[in-house]
Amino acid sequence: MPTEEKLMKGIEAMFFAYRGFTQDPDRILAQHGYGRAHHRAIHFIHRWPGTTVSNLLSILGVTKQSLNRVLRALIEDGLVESAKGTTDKRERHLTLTEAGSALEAQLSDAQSARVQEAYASAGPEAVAGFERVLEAMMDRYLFRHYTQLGDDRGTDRGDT
Amino acid sequence: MPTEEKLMKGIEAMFFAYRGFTQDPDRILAQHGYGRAHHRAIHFIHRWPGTTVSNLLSILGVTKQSLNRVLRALIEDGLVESAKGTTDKRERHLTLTEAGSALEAQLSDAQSARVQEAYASAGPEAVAGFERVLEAMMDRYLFRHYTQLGDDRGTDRGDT
DNA sequence: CTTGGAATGTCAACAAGGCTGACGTATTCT
DNA sequence: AGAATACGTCAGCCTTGTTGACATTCCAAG
Repeated sequence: MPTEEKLMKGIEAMFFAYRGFTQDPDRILAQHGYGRAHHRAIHFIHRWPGTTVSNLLSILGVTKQSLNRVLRALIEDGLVESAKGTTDKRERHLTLTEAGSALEAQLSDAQSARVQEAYASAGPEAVAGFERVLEAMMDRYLFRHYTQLGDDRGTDRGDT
Repeated sequence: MPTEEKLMKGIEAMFFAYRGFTQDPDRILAQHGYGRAHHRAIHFIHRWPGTTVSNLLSILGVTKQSLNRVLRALIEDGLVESAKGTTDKRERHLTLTEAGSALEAQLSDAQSARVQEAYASAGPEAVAGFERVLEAMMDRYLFRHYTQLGDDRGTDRGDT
C-alpha cells in the first residue's frame, strides 16, 4: 500500500513526463502549422495503413467533426490519402503519402529519441516495469477497442 | 538498444495511459464547470500552500494570461485565496480555502485510486521502474525549476 | 425491393485553454 | 530617481474539443 506522498509523486511525474514526451514533436509540428491532433492522426495511420475513419475515431476517442477537420487538412496538404473502400464503398481507407511518411518519420524519430534516452538511463528492468504500470493505467474499454482493430471494426453509435 | 517496435509501443502506451490517468478527474471537473487547467492549479497550490503566482507560472509553463483566467475563476468561486505578501507586497500568496481543499481531495482521491490500482496490479518493482523512466523522461530544465521551488523562486522574464 | 442503419462528410455555433502584444500599477532594488 | 519585478487585464487569435442538424452513399435484412 503506497503512501499518499508516493502516489502524489507518481501523479506529478506523469504530468511532467508527459510534457517532456510531447515537447519535441510539438516543436516540429508547429513549424508545419500542425498540432498534436495531427500528430495522433499521422501516427495511427502510419501504424495501420489503410485503416478507416471510424477505426481512427474509436482509437482517438474524439468526435468525427474534430477528426474530420484534422484529416481534411492533412489530405489537402498531401500528407494523407483517402481511398474509397472496395468491398464496402462507404469506408475511406487512409494511408500516408510519401510526404506524410516523411513527417511521420521526423516526428517519430524525435519522440523515440527522447524515449530511448529515458530507457537507456533507467535500464531495461525499469523499462519493463514502466510498461507494466502504463498498461495497467490505460482505460480498459478504450484499449480493448485498440487491440481489436485487426478483426473488429467497432460500432459507430452515431453523433450522440 | 530497443527496437523501433518496442519504442513505438512505449509511445502508444504513454498516450493511452495518460488518457486513463486524466479520465476520472476530468469527469469530476466537468461537473463543476472546470477543466484540466483548474486541476493543475488546484493541485500545485495544495502541494505548496502559499506559493506565489510566478512560482505557479514556472511550474505550469503557461503564460500569466492563461493562468490568470483560471486563477480568477477559482478565486471568484471561493476555492482559492490570494493574499498580498508581507515581506514583498507585490507577490500574491495562494492557498486553498476549505471548499478548495475539498475539491482537491475529491480529485486526488479519484486519480490516486486509479494510480494505486495500476501500482497494485503491476507490483512494487514495476513501480520503481516506472518512476525511474518517468524521471528520465521529464524536461530537465522545467523539472529543475520545480525542485528548486523551496529555495529559488525563479525569475520572471516579462511578457515575452 | 424497400427500408433501416452504418460510414462518411459538412455546416454552424460554441467553449476551454493555449498564445502574443500592449498597458497599467504597485513595489522593490540599484 | 529610475529600472526592474510581480501582478493584473484588455483584446484578439488559434487549435481542438464539443453539440446539433442534415445529406449522401451503401449494406443488409425483412
